[in-house]
Amino acid sequence: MANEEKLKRIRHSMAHVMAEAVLQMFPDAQITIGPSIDNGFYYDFDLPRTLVPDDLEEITNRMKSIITEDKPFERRVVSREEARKLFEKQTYKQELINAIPEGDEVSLYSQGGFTDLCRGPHVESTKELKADAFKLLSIAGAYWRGKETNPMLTRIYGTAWENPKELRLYMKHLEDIEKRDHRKLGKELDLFSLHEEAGPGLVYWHPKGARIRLAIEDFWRDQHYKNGYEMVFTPHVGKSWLWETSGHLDFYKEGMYPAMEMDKANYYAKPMNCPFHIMIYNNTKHSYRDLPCRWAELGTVYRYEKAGAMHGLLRVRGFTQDDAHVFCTPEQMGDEILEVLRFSLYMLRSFGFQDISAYLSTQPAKSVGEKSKWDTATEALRGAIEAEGLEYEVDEGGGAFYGPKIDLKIKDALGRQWQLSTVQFDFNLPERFNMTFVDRDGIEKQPFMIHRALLGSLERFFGVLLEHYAGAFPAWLAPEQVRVIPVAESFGDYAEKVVKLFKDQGFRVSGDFSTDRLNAKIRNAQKEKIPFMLILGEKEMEADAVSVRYRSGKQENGIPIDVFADLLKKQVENREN
RNA sequence: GCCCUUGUAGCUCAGUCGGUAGAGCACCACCAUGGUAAGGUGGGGGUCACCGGUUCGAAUCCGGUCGAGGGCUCCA
Repeated sequence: MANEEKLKRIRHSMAHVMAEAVLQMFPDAQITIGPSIDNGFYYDFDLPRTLVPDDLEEITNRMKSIITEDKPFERRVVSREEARKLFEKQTYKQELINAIPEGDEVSLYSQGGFTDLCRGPHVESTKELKADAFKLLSIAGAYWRGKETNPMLTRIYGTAWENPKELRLYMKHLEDIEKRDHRKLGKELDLFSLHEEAGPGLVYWHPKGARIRLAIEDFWRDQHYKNGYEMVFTPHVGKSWLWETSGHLDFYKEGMYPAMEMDKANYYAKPMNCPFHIMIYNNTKHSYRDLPCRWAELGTVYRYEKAGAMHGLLRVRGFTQDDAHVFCTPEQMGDEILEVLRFSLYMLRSFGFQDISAYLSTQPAKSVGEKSKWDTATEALRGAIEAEGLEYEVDEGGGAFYGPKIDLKIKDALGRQWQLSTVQFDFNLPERFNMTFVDRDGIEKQPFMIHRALLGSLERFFGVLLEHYAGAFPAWLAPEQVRVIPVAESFGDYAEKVVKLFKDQGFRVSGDFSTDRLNAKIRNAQKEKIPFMLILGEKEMEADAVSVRYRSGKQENGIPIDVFADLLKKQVENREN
């Protein structure tokens, strides 16, 4: 923890040094804020001209010379008036000074010729900063205070560490992230593509990507039936009546694809599945005896994402949610939540994610639904998290206007967090669609509605998985599980026989009967990250055996065919990672 | 939507001072081919994202549009 604090000081101080360097270059620059962030720092400036990447080099050099000057960081408390006077020409600083709550101290930090309005803390002196343990990374635009209507500032991002070794490790980590980029791997492994000319943000799943997706879907459906869900299918478009009733046209229109007109009516591509599931629910009158209804659908939805927001598979305009809605009585609600949470955890763990944490978001200021409902629902969510022994944080007031929620976040192989599952109450739609069930006492009551996605969306989940496994999917997911490689043409028949044998047992297998040399065949299979290569020649043919080369490069020779088939079968069935 | 960067063959990229395009891989053909990460030879393939301007001449310079990448913002 002490170390964390020290790094924070280093980074924050580094931001000040950078501001000094930038002011040396642009004496008229307006300075704004420059905090420490994960792994580094940034500073936002209003500059007379935009920066180009070459400028980073000059800023870096100036920073290095400031650091080597060994200037102390000095803290000074001043009155508001003094501060205003000192930052006379700094309009953003004026705004910041005015925003400091009455009664709080106004403090300044100076190093050498540079003084900044700052809460601190900082390192003692620039000599604690290492000239060879920081690096400026990028230039980006950022709105003043993050508001779109405010002026665009120039932000410089940097990373800073205690020593050059840590910097090197971090730069290596950035390289790893780049290597695992799902967009890159998707291209290399021929899994999916996006086509600007056919519509940005819309995903094309290639045969190999589709195989992986289907393996995920098959498992998903299987588990849902085992856990008491039913599958439904609903349309992709709905008339404006549906979206008016749901409220989407009032509150979510900017997020929807525009209307298609037909027969004097407006149809909209669905941004969510919920109204459709409600249509099914409302098709008949429900007794409390029918509840809970647990209805799941891999429902493809379309949402308008701003052009700059799209990112590979992680942020798209058309995607398939692994959606489900649970409609239940108030008495059932607690158990249902617990079951949904357990199910989510089971699913995530099945994909090799062990490090899972929860976020509970509670009632915001503006919301619909009775307070008592919010309270019982929120407590049910909290109870479920605690029953499962999950680490969790509470985001007070962070829930949607229509209900509290739990989000689950996982850590991937590189330690990055991704939000996947979400379990959300909805007090809005049951009201708007006038949903009811007849209770024991013969009175019509409103059911609880729980909305949940376990994987989030298949596209996004697939992107996360791809980066998590770096493209080397475990056997149960791999698009091709086994590649059969005869060492020469004369063993083609035996190889064909082995391929057929595995294919008949339901494995995803192919044979390499090309005229490539053995070396090339192995290289190709290796690059495709196929978990098992079966190498066949005379020795194997005579013994009715295979030699198995694993993805790791290890090899075991002369394994009887059925022994290997059993091993493969077990790995797939157990979904071994 | 905004700021910065960027767009050359299916992929990865080179192309200097403006003189109408190149490599490797992939693909196709032929030859070779018995053991663990690329066998050899040859061939096809590009309106240099698009539109306009400057120029005798533009992949190259200028303006615009679209897309992509890095951020910001948004994500009831």
